[in-house]
Amino acid sequence: MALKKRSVSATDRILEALEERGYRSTAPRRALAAAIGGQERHFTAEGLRQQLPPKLGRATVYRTLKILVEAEVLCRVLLEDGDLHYQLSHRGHHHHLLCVHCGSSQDLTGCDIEDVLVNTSARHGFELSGHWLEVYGRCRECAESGKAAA
Amino acid sequence: MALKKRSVSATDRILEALEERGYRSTAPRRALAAAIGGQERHFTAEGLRQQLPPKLGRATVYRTLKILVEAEVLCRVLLEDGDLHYQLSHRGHHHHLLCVHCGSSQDLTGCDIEDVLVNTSARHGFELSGHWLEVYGRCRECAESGKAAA
DNA sequence: CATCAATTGATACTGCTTATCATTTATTCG
DNA sequence: CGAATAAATGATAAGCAGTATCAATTGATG
Repeated sequence: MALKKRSVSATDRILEALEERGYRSTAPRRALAAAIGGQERHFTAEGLRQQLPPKLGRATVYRTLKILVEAEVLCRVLLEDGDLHYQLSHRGHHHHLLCVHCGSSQDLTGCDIEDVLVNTSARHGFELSGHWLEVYGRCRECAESGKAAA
Repeated sequence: MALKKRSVSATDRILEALEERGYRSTAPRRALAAAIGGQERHFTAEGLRQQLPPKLGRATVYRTLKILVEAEVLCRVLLEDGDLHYQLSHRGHHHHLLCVHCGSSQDLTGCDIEDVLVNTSARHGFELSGHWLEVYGRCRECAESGKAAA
């Protein structure tokens, strides 16, 4: 099912990122890291919270997610309906191909979009500083198996 | 300051769009149309509401905005900080060059981004159905005048 | 002008996120 | 190993954008 293999577990990567930045190693954070590491898809803050002991406070979930986004371990994913999700990030700037059918996502790298943007912007006298792009559609599996389905 | 000239006032375009779609002409909607027509930049629902008589209910503002987005008279604009704004739309699919300095926005049309997206997606076996793109930076004026400024 | 459906707006509510702050916990140091 | 202390936590409340409800109002129509 297109699971990605990782030499270092995502959980460990998260814990390392926290340590690197001087955050303490606490039980809630370890639980969070393990839960996030176990996600196969993008997830919401509340969804994640439901997979954790109820004792673990809402605030802690949001605080930790924010830290991890800043640390570039997670990235935000904006769904078509406006829902904000999170997912493990591969370092550096990239975009997502989000399957609206199965919810999987692929990274969009090594594409020429950046170049096109720079050029087009320049034509408008625009000094580009950043951009946000999400692409919605169907992944190969869903496109093939779903010819009949909606 | 890069104001756009329009043969038909935006306010009228809005009212026409409503009429075309069978919506009644009501005082609140006329007030909304006038207020929106007077916006020089993208605006938020709440910001708009503050420019209108307090009597005009929150719900009416949101309802009308929703109608106008569906009618393609307005389009949604996602700011860098995640704030959702609205602005007068030119018909058809397009993207925005948003100036993070002065808040102006230019439409990005006639560019090759769609093609690049289709091609890149195809290379991933991805069947594209839609996308969302916002570009942030500085418009020509701000880039030139702001060499010194932050 | 009477009728009737569309519209409105006050209110309450939802969902997501952040602020507050007393309590708990991890680290540091003697 | 215990304090000391600063960070972190979590219960709670609050904030904010947007939506639902529904009685009262209003526009269109004849």
